[in-house]
Amino acid sequence: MSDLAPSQSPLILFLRRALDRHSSGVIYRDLAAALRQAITEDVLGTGDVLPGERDLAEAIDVSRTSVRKAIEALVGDGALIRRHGARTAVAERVEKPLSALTSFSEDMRSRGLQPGMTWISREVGPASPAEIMALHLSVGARVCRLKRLRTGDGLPMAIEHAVVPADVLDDPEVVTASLYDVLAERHRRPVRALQRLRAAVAGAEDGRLLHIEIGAPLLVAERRCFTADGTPVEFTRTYYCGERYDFLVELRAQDNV
Amino acid sequence: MSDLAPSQSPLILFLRRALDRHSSGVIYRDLAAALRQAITEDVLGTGDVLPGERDLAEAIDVSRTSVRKAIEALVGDGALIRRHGARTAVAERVEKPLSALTSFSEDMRSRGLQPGMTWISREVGPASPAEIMALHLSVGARVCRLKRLRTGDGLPMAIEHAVVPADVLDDPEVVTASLYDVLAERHRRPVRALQRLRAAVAGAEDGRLLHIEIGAPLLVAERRCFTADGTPVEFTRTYYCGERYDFLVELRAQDNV
DNA sequence: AGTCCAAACTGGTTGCTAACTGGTTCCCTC
DNA sequence: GAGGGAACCAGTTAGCAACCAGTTTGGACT
Repeated sequence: MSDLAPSQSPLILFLRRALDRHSSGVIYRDLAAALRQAITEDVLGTGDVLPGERDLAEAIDVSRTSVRKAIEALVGDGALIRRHGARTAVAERVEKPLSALTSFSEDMRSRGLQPGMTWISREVGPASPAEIMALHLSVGARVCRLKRLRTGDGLPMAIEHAVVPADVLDDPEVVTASLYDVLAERHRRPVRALQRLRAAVAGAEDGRLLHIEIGAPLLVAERRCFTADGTPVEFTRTYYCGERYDFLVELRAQDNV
Repeated sequence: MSDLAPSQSPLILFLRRALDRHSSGVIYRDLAAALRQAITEDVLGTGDVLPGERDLAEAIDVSRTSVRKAIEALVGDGALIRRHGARTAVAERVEKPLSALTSFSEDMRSRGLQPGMTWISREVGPASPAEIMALHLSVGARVCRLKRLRTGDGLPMAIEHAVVPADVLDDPEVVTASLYDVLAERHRRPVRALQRLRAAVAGAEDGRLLHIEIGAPLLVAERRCFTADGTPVEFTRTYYCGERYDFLVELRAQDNV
């Protein structure tokens, strides 16, 4: 245990600073926002315990009422967990990483196929207009391009063409297996992706690489991945062999109506 | 707390400047426009709280009546949210997640296209083995089949082949516009769907109906829809024209899976 | 060393007060 | 009809105090 006086604890200091910086005039809203920020910025880690409501109220100089309303908001969206009699704690986030949804290797494994990979090309160069658009780059920015042939149980399944801004990844040789691991190392782990699916027909090069005939159907996925702050970090076009691959999506109705 | 005098707050300064610049002579109309601009230019972020009507009125030197009329206009188109007793806040954008279950008509409208439809065939008959599997039917059960050509702005977009168990829908003539409306009337509204996407090439009939060449790429969606209790109510195969249609999916790192 | 119990926590709830906010009405001027 | 002003109603925020009901903890007892 640290022997800091309660008012000196990192959390208290963080909250006080956050409340001073932007106050909307509605205390419990601001406090809820500050707590949320403390969690996302790891001032409060998952499983950590909050000070008691009374102590917290006194430390940041608001009423217990306000502290409770703020905490209630966070409990409402599952960020905090309250237990009568025990202290309130930050919820354990069993967050399934985005890579589980977008990684080719994990996708293959979940289908019971052994993932494999062959490099087609790796290069750094100036961004094309389409890449500038997709990655929100400025004109003249450079990008890193990774082109791979993806296989499942040894059979060619897809051609993957990944583009990453050069300020995130300047050396394509760094990527040996997983692009996501490299991005995570550099603290650019994507948490959200927008994917556009369309159909196309195989051209000469596609046919040669995927061992299919020219004119065979292809499923094209264009995916843009974003970090938590909304910055695009990856733009990937994947050409799946339409005869060997399909794509599963679950849809849910909205609450209203 | 920030120590800005109320009249010095960024919002107030922004509004005063906007009102000075172009005043049409109709105060509440100008103020509404200024507020709208403040929101679009992020002077007011989503979730932010407005000053009270009285304070705002005093700060920009108009009457509370005018402030209220301006706010009412923004509340009307959903930009602001008012709660009796609590302050007025900028609406959180409830942007519809792309994983929402939508009908073809809604989908087209959200793309800014006018949905249209032509019947190809309507019939009731014994379920095929594939239909029995997909809809969890018993052997010998009957199904209702609806085959439609779907258009967007008059252009053929997709061939839709919907299959519904006959105990849900026994007369295909009942469906005039929306199949979902009919299902909702019968309390069989689907709330969840599993959709499989793959690529294919257009055959002779597809090409004729969609006005595309044979061999052109098609995006094939096989969708199974379920009601709240998990009963399958619809099995639909849709052949989208690959050149005119694409499919957007949003992926997110998910909590507590 | 282990058990047990009570004190000292914790969150949950209620009642009250005061100040503030949007909702409404009525009156007035231009 | 737009604009201003005032008064009043009803709901929310915020703070305070007291008390209830669980959990934790440590010390007394065996």
